[in-house]
Amino acid sequence: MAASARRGPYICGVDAAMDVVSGKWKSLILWELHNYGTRRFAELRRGLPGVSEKMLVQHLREMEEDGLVHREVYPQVPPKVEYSLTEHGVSLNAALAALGEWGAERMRRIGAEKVVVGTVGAAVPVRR
Amino acid sequence: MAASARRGPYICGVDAAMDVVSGKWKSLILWELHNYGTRRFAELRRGLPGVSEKMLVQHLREMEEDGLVHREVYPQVPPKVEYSLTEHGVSLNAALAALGEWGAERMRRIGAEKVVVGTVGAAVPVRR
DNA sequence: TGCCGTACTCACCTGGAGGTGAGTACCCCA
DNA sequence: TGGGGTACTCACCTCCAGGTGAGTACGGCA
Repeated sequence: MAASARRGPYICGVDAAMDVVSGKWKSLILWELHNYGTRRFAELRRGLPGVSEKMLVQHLREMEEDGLVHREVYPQVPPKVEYSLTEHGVSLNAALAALGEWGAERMRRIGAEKVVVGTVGAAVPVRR
Repeated sequence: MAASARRGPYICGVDAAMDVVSGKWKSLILWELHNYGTRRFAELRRGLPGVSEKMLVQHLREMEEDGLVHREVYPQVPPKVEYSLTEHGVSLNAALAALGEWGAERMRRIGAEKVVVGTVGAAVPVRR
């Protein structure tokens, strides 16, 4: 798994940061947690249309290992687990903001369509 | 190839930017071109220890398509091709700077070793 | 009585990112 | 005379990120 191959020797800071963010859904998880503060597993799954449960678990575990997210388990039935950003997760998000700006401008340049999900916009019509 | 699957619908700006930077060597190519201004193909290959020629060509082509790098061919023998950053490449690099800072601090936190290459330091003593 | 929801784990499979090694056309230098 | 350097292309291969679908223990609800 990525967790074992990671923490390898990095070439520069960008390299080290990319290692932590690389993963199809990680930046989206970061956004989601940033926007809502705290989210339960099923809420994240619904907020990220297309993600498989396996990948969501895997990415969340890796991000927890990396100290980006905090995992709070409530010992009750049915199970309840809440995820939130740690201090490092918040600062990473801040560092990603500049990249997000650049990406948004690129989308404007190339005229890429933006898929509407329940992340920022609240309305969630699309589900596949 | 990535070039065909790209420009897909993006979920947010970070997503769009990551699409352009994702690729094992792209951020390093960006750094290399940023630090040296202009580099020939073989110089890049030597500056990025471990990169395969195929991947270097492929990534450079994709980055050219994305408007990040400029490719200047001198019609002479032996062939000479010079790569440099475009305006968009420069601004992307600036956006990556914050991420680089974060990554550098993460490396300090986890005590990751940093492989020394002639990339960041301006002074370029080491080359393998 | 049986289906839904919660938060997972496990086994299996596929596609594509990335690596390897050879080939090319030409010139320079020892 | 031939070996190395230039900037590639092409065919082939490996490996793993990520997807699919099933299973689990338990409670609530119709």
